[in-house]
Amino acid sequence: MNREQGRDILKRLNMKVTPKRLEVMCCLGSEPLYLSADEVWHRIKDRVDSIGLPTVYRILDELAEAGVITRIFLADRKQYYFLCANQDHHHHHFVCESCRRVEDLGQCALGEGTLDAVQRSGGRVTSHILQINGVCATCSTPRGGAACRTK
Amino acid sequence: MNREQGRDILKRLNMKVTPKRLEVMCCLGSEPLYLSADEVWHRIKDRVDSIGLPTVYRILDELAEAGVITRIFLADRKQYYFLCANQDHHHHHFVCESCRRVEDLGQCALGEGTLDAVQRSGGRVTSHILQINGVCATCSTPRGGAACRTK
DNA sequence: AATTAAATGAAAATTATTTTTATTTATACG
DNA sequence: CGTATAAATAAAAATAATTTTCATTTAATT
Ligand SMILES: [Mn+2]
Ligand SMILES: [Mn+2]
Ligand SMILES: [Zn+2]
Ligand SMILES: [Zn+2]
Repeated sequence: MNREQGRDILKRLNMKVTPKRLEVMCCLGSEPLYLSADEVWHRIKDRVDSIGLPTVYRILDELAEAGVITRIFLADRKQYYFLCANQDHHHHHFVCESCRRVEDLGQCALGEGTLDAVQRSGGRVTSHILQINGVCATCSTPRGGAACRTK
Repeated sequence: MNREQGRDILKRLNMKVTPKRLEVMCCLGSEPLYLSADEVWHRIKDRVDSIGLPTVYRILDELAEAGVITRIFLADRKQYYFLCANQDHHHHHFVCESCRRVEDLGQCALGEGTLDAVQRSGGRVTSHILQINGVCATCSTPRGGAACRTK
């Protein structure tokens, strides 16, 4: 994710193109890892000309609300965010509990008739959450050697 | 969910059968609604012989960890819990954004080859989250009249 | 360049959640 | 049944994530 792409996304959402927003997006989009608001803040607060933590919170929330970034759900009662490079089609993610890596699941992994079933019963579906947790190939391999941090 | 059922569940999990745990389980299991720790606390603190909020947090966490109760994910950065009457087979839920009602989705609504795909690529799957959000039939119906609170 | 709604900073406040430590209790066992 | 003991709980205090407020700045428009 570069500034151009970030700029395009913000334009599309009718949000002002600000250096802070671009910085947050580039930070999250630079690696396939999920981060907390605090972590994003630490990584960018010295660049730009400093940025406040509340601003990071606001930006992350806006972008998540707009669907540009994905909320990652863990049991630790903290919110994590991930900016997927693939903004084209709707899909979900595999999250490595060991190294924080997030990987695409090809298509939306929802079973065929699931949403239809709800709607047929009279309900209206507005969104859905789907997240596969586990340990990624690299972290699973005993002699991985690769760039998989042990957290 | 009555005390007998709660007792059986705790026994199965090798957890001590305490009045507080039974109270929390009966509270959550009395309605198909999700609640926060604080809400559970308010509903039961006068019964039993009072109960501390940290105890409610601990119990909810234990039961969620054990898979007896389900964490409900909302964007409001708070943890919600739901105790499903159907403890038999693995499945997921539809959550009404309007009245907090939680409904069963028949089977696990994950697409067929989803977990296989991850494993075939070398990763290991440990768990998955699947939640459908929307507005339930009752809340969707203009002249519902029924017992669907407007939140 | 002027205008203005939106974005941001800084400090303070809030609130959900956790930790600590002393006390109580469920359960196993003689 | 008493007793022993590990586990559970209370109460108070602490923590840490997140939000609010309000004054100031800035991106976009004219
Ligand atoms: Mn993706
Ligand atoms: Mn259920
Ligand atoms: Zn990994
Ligand atoms: Zn409803």
